[in-house]
Amino acid sequence: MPIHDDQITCDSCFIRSHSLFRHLTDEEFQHISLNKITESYKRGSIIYQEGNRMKGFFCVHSGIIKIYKTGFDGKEQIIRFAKTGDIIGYRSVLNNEPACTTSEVIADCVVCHISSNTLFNLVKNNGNFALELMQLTCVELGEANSYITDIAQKTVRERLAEVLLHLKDEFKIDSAGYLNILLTREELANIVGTATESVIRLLSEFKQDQLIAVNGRKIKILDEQGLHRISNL
Amino acid sequence: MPIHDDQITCDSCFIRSHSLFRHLTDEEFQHISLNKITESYKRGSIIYQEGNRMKGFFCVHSGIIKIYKTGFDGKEQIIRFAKTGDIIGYRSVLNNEPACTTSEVIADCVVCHISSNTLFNLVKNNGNFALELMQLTCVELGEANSYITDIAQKTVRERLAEVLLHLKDEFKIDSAGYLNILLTREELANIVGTATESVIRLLSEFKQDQLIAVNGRKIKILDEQGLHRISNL
DNA sequence: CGGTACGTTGAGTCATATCAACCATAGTGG
DNA sequence: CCACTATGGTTGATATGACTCAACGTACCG
Repeated sequence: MPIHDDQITCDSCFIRSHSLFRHLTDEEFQHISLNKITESYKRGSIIYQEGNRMKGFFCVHSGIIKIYKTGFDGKEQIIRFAKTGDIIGYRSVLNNEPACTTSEVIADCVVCHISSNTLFNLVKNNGNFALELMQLTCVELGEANSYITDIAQKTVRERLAEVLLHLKDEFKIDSAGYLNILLTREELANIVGTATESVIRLLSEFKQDQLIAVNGRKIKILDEQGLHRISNL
Repeated sequence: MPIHDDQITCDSCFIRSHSLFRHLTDEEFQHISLNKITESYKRGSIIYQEGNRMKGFFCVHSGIIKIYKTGFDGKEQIIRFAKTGDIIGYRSVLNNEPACTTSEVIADCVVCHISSNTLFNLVKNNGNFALELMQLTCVELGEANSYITDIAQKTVRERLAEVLLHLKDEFKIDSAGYLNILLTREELANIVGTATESVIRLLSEFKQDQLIAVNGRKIKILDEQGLHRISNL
């Protein structure tokens, strides 16, 4: 399924200087550089699936990935997205558990696979790396907790407004003002935790109220303040 | 507010041999032993509050603590509980952020306060401790993700059944078969993410269907299978 | 004894899910 | 090139789960 693509070298990868990886020693860096496997995936590909045994984690070089859990009746709940510089799958590796989420590509991507052993060694031997990774996890945990509160207490309308603002924060907008992420109505529903039809109706309302503009899957936020007010952030 | 109570020594504390702390070297252990501060709190006390700057984290020696976030309209959403052996507040310490949850005692407790510096040093210098703490965080994150999916997709009825089963798992039952945790109807509602009245009505239904028995705040699970079926786990 | 917090029940309302039909688009294979 | 099918989007009608509001009971506490 993945297309191997070894042109990407760690030396030139700008992610090196960002995030976790900036704490690596030269040796550690060389080790990753030599042992990582670069893969390309097309939209729709599954990188790993609920229940899979993970042999390592992935660092996203480019593209967008949705990470979701499958609920009781098969409905997917999108937990988060991963984009350039993010890492995915590390949770299951660290806990020696089968993956409890599925990662599916929504914008063609290139990822690097780094083995479990490498991860364990880094955590154990590089305190700064461990701290940084822990902080990352803690941020995710904080966000998850906030989202629990939101889903439990806010209306679908409020949550949709909030999600749109989040998407803008996370993916920014292009020159025409559209969000740099394309989602089906169903995917939007699976973030918000509602039915597709509800998303459609609410988007129409937002459009009528001049809060957003919609062009197919492209969404432009016209009135950020207004959405803020609706979302009760 | 807290009552200082220095009779509790780390040497005799059985938590030492469990969880994270089993990885400490003698030195590290001595350092904690000498610098920790033991405090007692009564039911209703707040250990720390949303927005507080944390000077360290807490290890729960005994008692039960509810950890919640306050939603837009002031309604609390209970995120998790902490009991003997659990640690709380470490997330905010590691991220150098103000606390984003409140910790309130629901069964009188004794906790030990351990300073931020101690925590940072342990993470940086003791790889096994770091790994163990990270695993703990990852478990919490996995649970949070599951709960997001549940709240987003399940009915209140399903969630209440699930919560009752979780409480049994986490706190076990006493000799008479009652859950070892007492919660008000409102608190139950704040876990499930619903209104107090809804919890009351559903508990009555469960009682009528012989799934549970209720005696004031004491709840006994009569038909675990039945609740399982309802919860769609 | 009044006060406060908690529990319970009933009635009415509303947001949202569900069901159903229909349209648009694009890709597929004969 | 044309059915053919699949996928996604939209709209309307209807059903209902759950919230809200309101009243009242109960118990404990100083």
